[in-house]
Amino acid sequence: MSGFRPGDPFLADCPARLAVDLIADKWTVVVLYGLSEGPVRHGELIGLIGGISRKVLTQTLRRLEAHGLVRRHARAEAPRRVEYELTPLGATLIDPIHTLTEWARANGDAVLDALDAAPEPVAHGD
Amino acid sequence: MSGFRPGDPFLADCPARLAVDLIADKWTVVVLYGLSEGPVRHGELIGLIGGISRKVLTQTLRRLEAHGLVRRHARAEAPRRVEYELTPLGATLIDPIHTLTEWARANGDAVLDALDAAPEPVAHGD
DNA sequence: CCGAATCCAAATCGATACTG
DNA sequence: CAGTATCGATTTGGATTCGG
Repeated sequence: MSGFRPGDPFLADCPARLAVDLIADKWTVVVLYGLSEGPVRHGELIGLIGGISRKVLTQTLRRLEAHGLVRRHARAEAPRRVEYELTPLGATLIDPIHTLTEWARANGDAVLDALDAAPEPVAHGD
Repeated sequence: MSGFRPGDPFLADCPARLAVDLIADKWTVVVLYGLSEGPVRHGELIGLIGGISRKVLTQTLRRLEAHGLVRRHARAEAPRRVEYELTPLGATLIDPIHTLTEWARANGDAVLDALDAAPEPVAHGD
């Protein structure tokens, strides 16, 4: 997408859309981040992330699994153990995510300041 | 977030969450991309993006405006003209987004292949 | 410990029609 | 041309409960 022209909707065939559809929800990026340093168990992710329910975590992991970004590994032990880890493909997504979080760390305050400066439901009904 | 320890939920204070909350919806990234090459009018964005309704585009732009990423410029002319452009802060988000879309371009096929290889509603109910 | 099922609340999106 | 209002369909997330 190194350049588009007006009149060309860069809709379905644009790679951006694929990436967005993959990560544009409340938890996907955080889950991937949680897996970025090695295999983690389901329950550990729950505690690590904080605020996510088991159901939603499972849903998120299932989707990532179906997309080939995460691998599930169930160990047959006494207390059931299920670990999740990034696939090689999934690991390649860590860099872009890292770039994004770096941006947030550098510019987060500026965004919050802007939010603070314009709390009114900005109406341009002029 | 150069390293977290289990037991530390990296929840609210993690910069990743701010970035995700900003862009984790269906249109924000695409809209920012549409503005990445200069000021664009409301109607142009509609045609450029394709598939977005005026209402949702307006909502998206309002939120970006409130967050200080987009500036609105209403010209007083015969046919009404309203242009939107990235603020300097908003422009800094283009790089991370570009990194993400580059990933999609490079790995999109692999993701689609994985999706294709596992179309069953992968149930691990053992 | 892990995850599926059910039920429910809330946010999101889209189509349409109306205003200046 | 730009924006708002309203309504309804769909999606999403959360709480709880049940089962292996």
